Amino acid sequence: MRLAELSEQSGVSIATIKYYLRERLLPPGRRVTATQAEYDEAHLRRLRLVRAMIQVGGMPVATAREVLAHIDDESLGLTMRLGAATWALPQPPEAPLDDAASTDARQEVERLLEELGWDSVREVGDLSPVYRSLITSIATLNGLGYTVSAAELLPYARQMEQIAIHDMDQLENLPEGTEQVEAAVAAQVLYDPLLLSLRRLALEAETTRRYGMA
Amino acid sequence: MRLAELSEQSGVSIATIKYYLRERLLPPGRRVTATQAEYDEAHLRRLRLVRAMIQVGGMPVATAREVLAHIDDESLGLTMRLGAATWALPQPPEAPLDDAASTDARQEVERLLEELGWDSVREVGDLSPVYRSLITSIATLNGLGYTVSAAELLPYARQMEQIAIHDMDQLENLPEGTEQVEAAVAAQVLYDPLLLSLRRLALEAETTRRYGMA
DNA sequence: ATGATTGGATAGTGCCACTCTCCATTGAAG
DNA sequence: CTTCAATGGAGAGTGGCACTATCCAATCAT
Repeated sequence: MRLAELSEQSGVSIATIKYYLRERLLPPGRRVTATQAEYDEAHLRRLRLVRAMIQVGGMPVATAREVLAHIDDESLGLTMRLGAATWALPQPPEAPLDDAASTDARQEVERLLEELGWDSVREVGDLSPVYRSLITSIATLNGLGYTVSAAELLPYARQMEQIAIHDMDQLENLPEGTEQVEAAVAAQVLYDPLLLSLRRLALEAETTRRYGMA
Repeated sequence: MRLAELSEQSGVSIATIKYYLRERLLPPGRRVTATQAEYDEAHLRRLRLVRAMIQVGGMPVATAREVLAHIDDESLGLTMRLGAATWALPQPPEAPLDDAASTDARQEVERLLEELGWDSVREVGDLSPVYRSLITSIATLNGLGYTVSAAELLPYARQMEQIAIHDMDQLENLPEGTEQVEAAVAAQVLYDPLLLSLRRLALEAETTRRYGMA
């Protein structure tokens, strides 16, 4: 497959594909001559994932690159690659974590995790980025005058737990290989906006159920 | 309260506040003299909401302005104001909705809503933006080669339904007034990132629960 | 042989959330 | 009363980012 065909099949412009190659979001094609390269199905699949991460997931290019690097890290087992890829996901800027607001927020999260029995997450030496970004979000909200307590988060966390269990069940049904990791990352990233849309839709349905139509 | 004090209290720079005033995200202060204006608690509260929508919710300024316009629309009842504000929320670009991919996506969503019994959402003449953006997301994913079926979405939707019920219960405990609408919008917008963080964290916990630590 | 196409490099574009600079007015200190 | 820093307002400028347009030499198809 040549660049032009890759572009057609994916619906991504040639210029953009070149940009992704430059940014190492897409591995270079197999060089055939000095001026031509050959691409295959894996490139197409990867390109779709990249588009999805950036366009649907709203992820910055740098983050997408990190996630992909973990997916491709042959030195890790599949489970770890998935974990590492998820590990690299969060987009919020890493905050200091040592000011007063963050300390409060962290205590609140600790309380929440204890309540939930998610002890494994706390026992890791380095705080996972997800953990950190949760703390940052809460600290930010607190700073803006919106207090967020463990008690308020608990019901949300319980629902997310159900979803995580469902996700893992789904994941175990996939064939092994890089494809599995890609699919898992895709599911994590791409379902986020769907989840939020569903939340809004559910709220709409519930509102009219309680108060009737406009 | 002068501009400088508003800036200090909120932690938002004077230049940025001026920008928000210009963009009509913040109502002008009460003019005291030709060159000075007075701001109050409502301004501070509004400013915090704006910051939260933009910074935490990642919302574009134009969208934030629309949402605020609905919050302030005195001609609507509280429930409607909340609905209208939520109505204006989605950020994904409105897609055509009439191509083949969208038709498929729409059918899938119809199927899902029927299954869930969220009939009210479908019965509205104009499709709600949330509904539209859900269809668009699914169509995009389909176009990228990730098929999303009603069956796959169902478990997620059920969890979101629980969250929506919880949200409505919380909402009914708030005192009435513009504050209530603001708080409701804040909850909708600001809890989104928290929800996603919690999802990731839950997945991490579930992964180590099943496969042990790294 | 020759014109079109390819991959690669570089510079430019458009958007957007700010941020800087300037200005006339005005409140406060001496 | 005088002087000087501060205020609110308006327009232009900045920086980041995801592309995109332009070139160019090599090479493929005819």
